[in-house]
Amino acid sequence: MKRLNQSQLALLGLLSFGAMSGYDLKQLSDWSVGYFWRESYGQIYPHLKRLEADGLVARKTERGTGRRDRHEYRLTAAGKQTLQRWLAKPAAEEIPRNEMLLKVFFGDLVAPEFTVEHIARQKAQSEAELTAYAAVQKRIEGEQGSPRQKQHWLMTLRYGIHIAQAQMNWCEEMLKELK
Amino acid sequence: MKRLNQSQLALLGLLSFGAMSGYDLKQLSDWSVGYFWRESYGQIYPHLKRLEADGLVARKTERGTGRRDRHEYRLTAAGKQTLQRWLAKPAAEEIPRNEMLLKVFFGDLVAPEFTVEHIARQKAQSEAELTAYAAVQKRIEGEQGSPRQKQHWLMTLRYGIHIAQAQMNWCEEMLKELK
DNA sequence: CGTAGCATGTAAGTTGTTACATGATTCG
DNA sequence: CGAATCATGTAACAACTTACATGCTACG
Repeated sequence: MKRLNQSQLALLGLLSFGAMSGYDLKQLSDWSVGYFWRESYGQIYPHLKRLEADGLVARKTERGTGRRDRHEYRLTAAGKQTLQRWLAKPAAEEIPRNEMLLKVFFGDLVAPEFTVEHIARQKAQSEAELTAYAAVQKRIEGEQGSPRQKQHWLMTLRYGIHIAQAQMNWCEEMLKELK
Repeated sequence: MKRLNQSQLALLGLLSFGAMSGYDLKQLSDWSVGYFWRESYGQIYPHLKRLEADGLVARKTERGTGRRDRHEYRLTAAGKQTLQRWLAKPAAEEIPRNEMLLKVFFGDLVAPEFTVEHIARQKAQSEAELTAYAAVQKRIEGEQGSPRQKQHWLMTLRYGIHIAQAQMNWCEEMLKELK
């Protein structure tokens, strides 16, 4: 039984909200943690198999009514324990790669308009994110779940908002400087 | 001749500052773009070989005075063109994974102290980054290079500062809320 | 009748990290 | 004399993306 990776632990976390299929996990993760954590089907399905083999999740197959069979997974006691142990450990520091910044960094090799474009595009993206976050907030409030659970969801959302706003401020500053 | 990846283009970019060895590239990238772009030797050396085979960089070997041979690479005209074409293209949107946020997101499954710890650790990290950025700024000012080049370097540095400050603000807000 | 949604999965390819291997010189 | 710095490289592994394959149902 090899050590689990972050992806697998993230799936355990999502399953803590209730039994779900691989498909459901993708849908849920896309809107709930999609702005700081992405999973693809190419990862989800193999991971679920692996987690089941390790006894961390249990599968229940529903014969499809005409359509394809649906495999619903729920967290086992062992799975929950593994998850909680992971949650208690400090997160590793990671340096995300930023292609846009790299292009600004080397921007003196091309005409200034290109740098302006990169920054303007970033600004539009951050703006779009802020709009999306407002929608997510409404969705969270509508969702069922304990107040404490919602509080944690909203905390991560606030993080996204802080970052997006900082990006916008930076973009505006830089665009002014470049003019 | 397959398409180059971002890592290889980043190396071309760094070589635009002058001829360098693989070792030099690592040192330079660590302090200059290290806060948003990392390269490891395991990537650098194979990439340089590949770039040379493609005629984008040229190698000059200096017989080592006792020590190991040193391979210095410089950007060719073709390499510079490739780099400039890449700089003109818009950057792809990327969603960096954030383990710390994931742990806050699922934080209702463990005691509140753990969430506090994650956030406190983040705060300390962002603080440390801000200190490091001040040192980088001094280093940039001391470095030789055109004013325009320095301007671009400082722009990316400002980005780092904006983000680190936003992170600190978020941490402080959240710590207050959790008390 | 075409498209979107439900639903699961695999294979190939890409990209990246880490540990290992080697070895001289310089500084404290 | 040991550690740090200069210096290059490979091998094993880990992780992730994308395209492909399949096929039903509901809706417009």
